[in-house]
Amino acid sequence: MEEPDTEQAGLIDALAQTAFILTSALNRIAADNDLSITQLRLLGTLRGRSPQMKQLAGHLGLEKSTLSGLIDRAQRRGFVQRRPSESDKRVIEVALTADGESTARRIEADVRVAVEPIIRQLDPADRDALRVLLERMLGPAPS
Amino acid sequence: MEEPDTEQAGLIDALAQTAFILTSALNRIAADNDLSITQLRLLGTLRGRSPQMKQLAGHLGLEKSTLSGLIDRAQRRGFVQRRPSESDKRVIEVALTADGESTARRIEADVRVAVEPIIRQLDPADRDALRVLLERMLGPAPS
DNA sequence: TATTGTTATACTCTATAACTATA
DNA sequence: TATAGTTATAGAGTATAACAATA
Repeated sequence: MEEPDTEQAGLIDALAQTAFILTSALNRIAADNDLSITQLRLLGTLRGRSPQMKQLAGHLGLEKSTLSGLIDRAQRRGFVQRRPSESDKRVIEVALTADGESTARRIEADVRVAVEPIIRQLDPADRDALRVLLERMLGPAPS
Repeated sequence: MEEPDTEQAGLIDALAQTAFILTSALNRIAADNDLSITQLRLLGTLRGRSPQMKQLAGHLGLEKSTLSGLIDRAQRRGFVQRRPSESDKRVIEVALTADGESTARRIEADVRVAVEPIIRQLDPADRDALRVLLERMLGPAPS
């Protein structure tokens, strides 16, 4: 009972594998829908919101110039639209188009379909226990 | 006790947040070391191995042409070296340099430092329980 | 002057297709 | 012919710096 590092290595590995599998699933879903991971994040972020360019860049952790290009490409593909703000003429608001909205909905369903068979490996009690442990670990976590 | 979807949503969220936090940590570590995520994966993959270009491309899930460019840049930065195989003159073997090796070691330490404070949010018994649940979930998982 | 967004530029990562050298 | 690797080309994603319009 004196091998904390060895024990932790097992947990770190399990967490890493979990992250890897979920990220792989996201990558596959993006590819299946002919989107990049970044465009996928963009669509998810815009659901129910119409942020300004600057807010959106901050939310996605990107430079404003990077976001300009991203929105250019998303707009060219018909997923989003730019709307000039009326109160401040410098500001542009970004919103999903109907097409972008339905694509975002489809992505969300795909994610659910991908994740469900994984969590079904656990019975309901275990699923609940896992949720509680993860929430406890993430909860008061370091910033 | 008849809301399976709502319950699952909580678990899916917790898993997604876990993956997000771990991926963010990796991104930050890569950036702090002035590396891309791909170069970071490359260094990790090469520890203790000297694969052929084709094997390495397969391992990383990349096209051989993509790998050529990746290795060009890593070589230019002194992290890896190309070694022609003697048994088959078409083949190139890739290996870490001493510099690449020490960088890979530093990265590994950085990852441990980043993850430890997160899992320290749980007491030892909870950590073990979490490991068991994750392994159960991942274990006989779908291909 | 300060802020919002775009443009210019440059680099990494990625793939497809064509090519070279070896088997 | 088949295989290993490179090169040519194209596009997405990213950042920094300079710029235009508005506040």
